[in-house]
Amino acid sequence: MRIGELARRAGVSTRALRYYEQQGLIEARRSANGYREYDEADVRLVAEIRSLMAVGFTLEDARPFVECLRSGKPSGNACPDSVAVYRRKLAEIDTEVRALLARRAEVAAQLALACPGCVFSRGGEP
Amino acid sequence: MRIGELARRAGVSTRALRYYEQQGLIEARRSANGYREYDEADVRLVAEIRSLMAVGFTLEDARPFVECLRSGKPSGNACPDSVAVYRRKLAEIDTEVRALLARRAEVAAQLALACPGCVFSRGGEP
DNA sequence: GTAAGCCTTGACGCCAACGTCAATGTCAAG
DNA sequence: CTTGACATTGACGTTGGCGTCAAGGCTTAC
Repeated sequence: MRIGELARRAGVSTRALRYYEQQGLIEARRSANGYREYDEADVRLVAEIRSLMAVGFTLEDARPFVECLRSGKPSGNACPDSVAVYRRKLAEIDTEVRALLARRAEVAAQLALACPGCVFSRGGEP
Repeated sequence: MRIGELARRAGVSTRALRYYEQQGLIEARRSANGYREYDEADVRLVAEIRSLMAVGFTLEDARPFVECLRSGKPSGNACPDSVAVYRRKLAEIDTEVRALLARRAEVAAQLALACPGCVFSRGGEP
């Protein structure tokens, strides 16, 4: 299939696909006229990328999963590098959550100072 | 005082101060040679901006606080617009935390699939 | 032949908050 | 006079993941 069909089937833009190729995540053989040609495996590759991005992974984070799939494994999860990324991401998320909760507490404290009663009420001024 | 001293006292770069001015957050009178001249009130303004940014506020978020201070209030918190920003920010943070926790759960689930036992162990492979 | 719909590469735009040069001006000390 | 530390404006670079033209080539249908 050509890039337009892959884009439709994977739910991404053609621009995104060319970008993934430029980043070395996917590659395409070329037909005689220079058009990119993809197969079913590429649909799965792109699906993997998108599902990882949906949970906050960057393209770099997705790279080991893609390489895992391309190495013939049935799942992008089935390689040590992928597992390592999962673990690192979990740690990153935990760090972010902690930072966010700390900020939340500070903001709530400031709001309580600025507007006593605001924090537990729904309305505007006390 | 001139921009270098304000920068040192507020713990920011001169570039940041010029940027804040460009964004309309702070202003400076000019001495005869064109240099920016600041006073003590500006130190407090910049401190307010930095403390807000430290908890994840954007410069736009900080604007009402700065205007509040410039209107003569002793605290940037003491204006309705500031309180509104606090409340909006709290809601934003809550949304972010929920999203992060949802992602965390998905990543943990994938990790559990890819590497049973990994989630509760500290080591690498099971 | 020509319109429609696909494809190609290249390159600028976007967002935030500055960092970092560049080229130049100002001012006090030696 | 010169050095050095300050200041000025202007403008490009950074980060990620594309969006959005631009200018053109290929293919099929009419």
